[in-house]
Amino acid sequence: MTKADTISKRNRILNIAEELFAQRGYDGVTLRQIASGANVDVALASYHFGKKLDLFNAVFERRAELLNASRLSALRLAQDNANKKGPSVEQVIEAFLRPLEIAQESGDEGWKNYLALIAYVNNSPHWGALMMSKIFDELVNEFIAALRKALPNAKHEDIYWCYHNLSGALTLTLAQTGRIDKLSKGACRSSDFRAAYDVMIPFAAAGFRKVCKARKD
Amino acid sequence: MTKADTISKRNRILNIAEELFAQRGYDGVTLRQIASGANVDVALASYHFGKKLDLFNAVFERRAELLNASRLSALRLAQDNANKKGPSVEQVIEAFLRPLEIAQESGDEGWKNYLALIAYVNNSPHWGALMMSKIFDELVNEFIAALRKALPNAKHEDIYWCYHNLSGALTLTLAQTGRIDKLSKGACRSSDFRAAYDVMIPFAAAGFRKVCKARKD
DNA sequence: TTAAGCTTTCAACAGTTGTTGAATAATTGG
DNA sequence: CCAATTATTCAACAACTGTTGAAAGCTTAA
Repeated sequence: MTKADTISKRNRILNIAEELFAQRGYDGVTLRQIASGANVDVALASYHFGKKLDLFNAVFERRAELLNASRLSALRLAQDNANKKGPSVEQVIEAFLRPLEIAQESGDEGWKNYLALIAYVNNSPHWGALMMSKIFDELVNEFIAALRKALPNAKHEDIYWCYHNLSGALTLTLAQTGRIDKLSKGACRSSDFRAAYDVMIPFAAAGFRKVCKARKD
Repeated sequence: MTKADTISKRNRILNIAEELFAQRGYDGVTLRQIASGANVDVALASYHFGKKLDLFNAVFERRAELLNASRLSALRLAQDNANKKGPSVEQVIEAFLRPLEIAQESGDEGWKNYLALIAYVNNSPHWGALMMSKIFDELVNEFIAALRKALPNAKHEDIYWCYHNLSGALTLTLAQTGRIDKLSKGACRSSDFRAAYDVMIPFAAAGFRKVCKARKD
């Protein structure tokens, strides 16, 4: 009996759907490919999840609660350890990013696929923004509030534009396209989230400080 | 005779394919939707471009040369106006981004779609990196060389990680997902490239400086 | 054991997909 | 003008799509 046999067919469908959707996007995957990858009949996906889009939503929401809780508790920890001025920009960004790294280092390949799926959704026009909002807005607003507290002189919209830049850098990292590997001729590896965040945290923090202090008009 | 009639059917196919591929991705668009949008028979796309993937490549390559030339000349201009130390980080990033803004302000809606298509390709795992390399590597290496000259103390891989962050911020901007609009409750608009770059340039420049000076190990 | 309720497979559906070969129309060069 | 090339449409193909109803298998509890 292989390991796959011990996992319920329902979860096998979720796992392979997660992987395929992350690699090829919603329209690039057929239910038959998912069923075949899960070693299961085509109809079983419909039985468990309904329409194809419902399956996609189930995949996207499966790990959301755990991930959000992990990032929120990292933020709370930083806030508890800070003085009344609240955590610094670096500390807030650290709490925003590091949990994603731990998720990868758990050794669960599924997490890696899930993060790539987030990148796919976040970069998708129109419907992507809706789906992202539903799952992540509450958490993101917490972080933005913490950033605003750390940067009291910031113009209202500058906080959002800076967050947008951070979100973009993060999204491209999560997508794991391998482009930076090739460009740097192997000096950087897309799969090395820790190395990415080691640079992204000071990079983004310096950006926030520069933009949100220099421009007070 | 409407305006559409004055444009060759071949170009109408390219235009509508550009728009649809940018909005829904490669697999999210059918040749019949393209043909219908161009008011043309399905077979005509195959006649002019061959397979569906060939059409996609034709779309992706159509504006590449012009765009690359525009960005390269912006870099050359900055280099000509600089002293022998070369242009500053801000000036290099400015040359990297501003041509994309001009492309939008030309009023040609097609450019906007094309930039969103670049975002789609750049964020796509595996095949995206190959396609990006083929079209943009030569130009990107020019910019990275200029950045390295502006940051002589930088560790080799830090330049690439910083560029990765900039590329991610840019990619999410080009994707025009509308997410930042919603998150900021209208304070920021995805369609306003100038506002995005006004923040992105000092943001990224500060990030480059911080990362590529502080860490010399 | 039996009956009930899940789970899984089987078989088939109507519609859509990319692609092609032949037929027709439009354009061009002599 | 005609002939030849190019552009465009028409019709059809085999393969594949998501979805469903019915049948069969399995688990569980009385």
